[in-house]
Amino acid sequence: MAEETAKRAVGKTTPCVNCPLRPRPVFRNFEPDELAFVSGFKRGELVVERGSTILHEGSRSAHLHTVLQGWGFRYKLMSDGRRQILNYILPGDLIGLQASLVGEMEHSVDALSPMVLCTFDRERLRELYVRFPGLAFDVTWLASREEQMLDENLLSVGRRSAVERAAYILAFLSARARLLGARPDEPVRIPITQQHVADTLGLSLVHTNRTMKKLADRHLIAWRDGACQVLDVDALAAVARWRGLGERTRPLI
Amino acid sequence: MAEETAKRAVGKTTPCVNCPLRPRPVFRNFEPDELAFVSGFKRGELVVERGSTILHEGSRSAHLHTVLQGWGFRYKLMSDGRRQILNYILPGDLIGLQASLVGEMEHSVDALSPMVLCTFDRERLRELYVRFPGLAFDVTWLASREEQMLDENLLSVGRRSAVERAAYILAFLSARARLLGARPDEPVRIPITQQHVADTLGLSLVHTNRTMKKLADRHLIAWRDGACQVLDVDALAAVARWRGLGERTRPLI
DNA sequence: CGACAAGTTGACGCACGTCAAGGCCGGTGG
DNA sequence: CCACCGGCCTTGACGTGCGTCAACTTGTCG
Repeated sequence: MAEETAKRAVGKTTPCVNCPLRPRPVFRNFEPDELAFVSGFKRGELVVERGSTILHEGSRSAHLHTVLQGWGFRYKLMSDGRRQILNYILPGDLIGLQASLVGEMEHSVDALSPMVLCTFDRERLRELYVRFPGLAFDVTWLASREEQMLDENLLSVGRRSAVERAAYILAFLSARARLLGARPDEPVRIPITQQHVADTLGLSLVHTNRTMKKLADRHLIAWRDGACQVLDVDALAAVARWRGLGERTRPLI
Repeated sequence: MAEETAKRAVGKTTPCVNCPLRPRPVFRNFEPDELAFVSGFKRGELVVERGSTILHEGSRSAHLHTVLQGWGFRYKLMSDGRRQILNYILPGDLIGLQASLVGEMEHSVDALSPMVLCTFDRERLRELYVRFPGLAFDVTWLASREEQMLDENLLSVGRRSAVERAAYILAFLSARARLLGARPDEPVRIPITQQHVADTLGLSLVHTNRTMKKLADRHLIAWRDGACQVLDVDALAAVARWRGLGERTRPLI
C-alpha cells in the first residue's frame, strides 16, 4: 500500500526496433510495417520506483503501458482497507487497457520493483484497430490471456487449501518469469513480501507465514533479501495440482 | 455437473435485423453495414436444455456463441471434483472467445436454463477484425468487461465474509438481469441452486445454506421453485459493500 | 543508537467445513 | 391410486483451518 506516485518520464530512449524484450523467444515476430506502427505509437518511457502507484482505481489514465522491465501487481481495495491482489504484471504485459476501453480504471497498479514502462496514447488505439487488424487481434488475445490467468486464480482462492494456494501462486509466478528468460540454472527470484502473498491468496498474514514455513521446510522455496526464491517449481505445481502454463509465443505490443 | 450434451441446431431462424435483444436500451446501436456483416457472420441458432454442457474444458470449439436467451455459467473443475464457478452467462454475452483466440478452452460452460445461442464460425473472426475495426474494438471491449467482472468476483471470494459474498453475488446477478430488462416491479428470478452459489463463493453447501437463511430472514431474498428471488437489491449491495454495476450501453455482436 | 519494515511464533477463538439425518416436492411406474 | 425415488433445501452436532492479538526477532538504514 505504498503511496508516493513518483514517476519520471523520459524521452523516447529505445526505439521499438531495438527493444530488448522483443528478441526473446516468447514473443512472436512482427511484420516490418507492424513494428513501424508500434514504434510510432510509442510516446516515451516511464521509470517508476519500487512501491509507487502507477495507475489509480477510479482514474481515467490517458495512457496505455507495456512493461519493459520490473514487476508490478494489480489490486482492488475495499473502503475499510481490505486489499485483494488480482494478478501480477511482468515484462511484456499491457496495462491500462481497461481505462482505454471502458473509460475508468476499476483497479490500481503498484510497482514491486523499479519498473520501466513504454507508454502509448490511448487515443491512437482506435487507429491501431483501423490500420492493423492483426495487432488489434493481438490486443484481444492479451486480454483473453489475462482472463485465463484470473480464472485459474479464482479457482485457487475459491477451492484450494492454504498450502495448495501458496504453492500455486509461487509456481505460477516462477513459471511466468522462466518464460521471460530467467536463468534456468538458478532459482527464480520473486520480489514480493508475505503480505503480498496473503493479499493474493485471501489469507491472513500470520497464516500465510505459517504456510510458507511448511513449503520452506520442504525446501521448495526460501525467503531471502525481501523476496521469495522458488527452488522447485515442479514440486510446487504438484502440491497445488496445477497443470502449468500452457503457453506459446505471444504478441508484444 | 449435468452431463448430457443434448443440443439441437436449427437453421437461421431470426435474422439479426430482427434480433429481439438488440432493441433493448443496454445495447448500442449498430451501423447498417455492421449489422449486415454480423448477419452474414451468423451461422445459425442452437437450442440447449437446462443442465447440458455447451463448451468443454480442453476442447477446441469451432464456434463462437452469443447468448440470445437463458442463463448459463462458466466453471473449472479440479481432478478430484472440486468445482469453481467463474462467472455467469446472460443474454448478450459472448462465449467461446477463448477457444477462438488462444486455441483451447480452459473452462467449461453449462446451461442453467433452456438457452438459445447464436453461433458464428470462429474462422471468420479474423475477417471481422479486418473489415470492421469498430466491431473488433467491441469484441475487445467485451473481453475487458468480463475481466472486470472477474476482478470483482476475486475480491469477493478473497476478501469478503460469507454473508458479504452471498449478498454480493445475488446483487450482482440481479443487477445484470435488471439491465437486460427484467420487470422492475417484480423480484428478479435467478435460476440457480444453492450448490451453484456455494461453488461460486468458495463455500461449502451447508454453510451456504445457513448464510442464505440469514439473508432470507431479513427478507432480502427468497428461494422458490428451484430459483432464487432477489427481493431487495440495494440492501444486498449495502451488505456486500458493493458499489454496483457502473455499466453503460454495450455492444452486441 | 533508535526507528522501521518484514519475518516468526504462541495462545486462543471463531467462521467455516464435515458428517449425518430428515423434510419437501415433483416425476415415474406399478 | 399410492410407493418409491432423486433433487434440493434444512438443521444439529462436532471438529478444524484459519483469523486475531500480541510479542519477539532480525536486518537495514539513518
